[in-house]
Amino acid sequence: MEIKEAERVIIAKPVASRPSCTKFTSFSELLAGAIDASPHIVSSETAVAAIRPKTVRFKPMVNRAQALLASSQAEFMGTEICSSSIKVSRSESTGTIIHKPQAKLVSKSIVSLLENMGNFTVSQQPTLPSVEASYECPDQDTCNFRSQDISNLHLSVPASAEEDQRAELPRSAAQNQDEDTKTLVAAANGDRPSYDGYNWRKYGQKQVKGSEYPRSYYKCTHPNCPVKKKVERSFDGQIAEIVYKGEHNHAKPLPPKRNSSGTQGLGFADGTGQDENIPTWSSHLNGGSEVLEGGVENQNETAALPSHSTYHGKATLPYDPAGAVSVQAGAGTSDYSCGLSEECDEAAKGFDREDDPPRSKRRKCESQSKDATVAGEGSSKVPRVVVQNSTDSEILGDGFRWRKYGQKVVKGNTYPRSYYRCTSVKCNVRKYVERASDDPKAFITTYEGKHNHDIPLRSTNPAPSSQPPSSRDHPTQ
DNA sequence: TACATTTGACCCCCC
DNA sequence: TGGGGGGTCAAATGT
Repeated sequence: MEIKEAERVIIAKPVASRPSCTKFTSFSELLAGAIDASPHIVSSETAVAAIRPKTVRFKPMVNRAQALLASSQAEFMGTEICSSSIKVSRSESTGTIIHKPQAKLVSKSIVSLLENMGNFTVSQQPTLPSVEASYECPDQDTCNFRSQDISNLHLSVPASAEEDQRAELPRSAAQNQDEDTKTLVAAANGDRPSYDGYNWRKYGQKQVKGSEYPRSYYKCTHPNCPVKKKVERSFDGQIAEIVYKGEHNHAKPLPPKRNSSGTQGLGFADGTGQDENIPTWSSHLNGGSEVLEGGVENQNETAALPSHSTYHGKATLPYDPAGAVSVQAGAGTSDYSCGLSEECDEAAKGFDREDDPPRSKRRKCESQSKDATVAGEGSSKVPRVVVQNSTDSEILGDGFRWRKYGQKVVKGNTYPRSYYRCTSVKCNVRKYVERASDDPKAFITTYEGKHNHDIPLRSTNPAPSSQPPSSRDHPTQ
């Protein structure tokens, strides 16, 4: 296997090269302590990782689960992990690469996320930043999404959060492994349910102009279901976008029986958990009425998405670290703001814990968000969310500061679209927010460009007035 | 063998 | 009207 692996590496088509893991060292360093247990990789190996074939699959579910765990861990760990995971795989000689159960360190939250997501995939996306670890998830979107989220987490989550994670990792990992494993397995079974609860098949991938990363196209695997989604992510995690098209004409697939209890983190992965969760979200997000169609691809999205109608929902997850967070949190929560904010911190912590206390926390978030009336954001901190409901607001919760510079009624839309510009100097990022025609409660945020700066410190952030509506802010996402 | 992913090519829409 | 770009198809490939 090793040889094989090696060959692959060599032979594999050069996937987009990613920045070496080293790029993320800072994060890894943070986690280094935790990771130490895992083998360190040699630079060469790291390089290999970058080259690794895109598709990596695990046959044995268990391994997979473990792998996922490991990978998840890896993601969190950033570079180090990449290598470590790889290394491990090699050491194992089993071939399957990437994922060796090193997972000890994975936090529940992560696991949950994974579960929800169905999997991780990093492998395919060469571009993923920090997280590049090598995962593969059936549902790339999800995975990617997740990874992104995760990466975002890295980036955005406050140190405290990270610390918390670290602290918890060991414990949670151990505790959860079983559970995790089960869940993961469950998730793995069947089609690859994504965290949104539906099964998707990737039918295309394309490099989009202006984007470093490829856009992936997915179709709902349910027969006759017209729903499609496209996923875009940015390596640095700054911009991620998922656009849903169409409406599911079927119920969410029943998940393979999954746990109900603890793991549910997001639970989306399988019907069960998911259903529970989702509805909740949707309910609050959407007013409670329906299940989100978009599901959770990102919770954000989900939230935002009007589940019903053809929405062509577009959920954008722009660099929302928060989004990431929220997603991970599983609650759909928070926006990235969380990352910055205390709440976020909590959310972040929550990650780890969230899963544990998953729902409760989630619900909490949800409730908050609900209160806020916003959808989508889960976690936390809500005020922003509220703001988001109104497109007019200048402040929104994606953590960046935005200035509204225009509003226009776009053809075909009932509601006006508001245009925002990042207030940071030299930052050309813009975004526009509009209400979903079919669901005024849902907002669709579209980002344009990447931020060339970090998210303003929380202190800054929140001024409600300055925050932009983030995707999360909008229910749409 | 079945199924999923990858990826080049083609089609269509919009500027 | 042509070109560019996005979206989809489908063969090849991999698991």
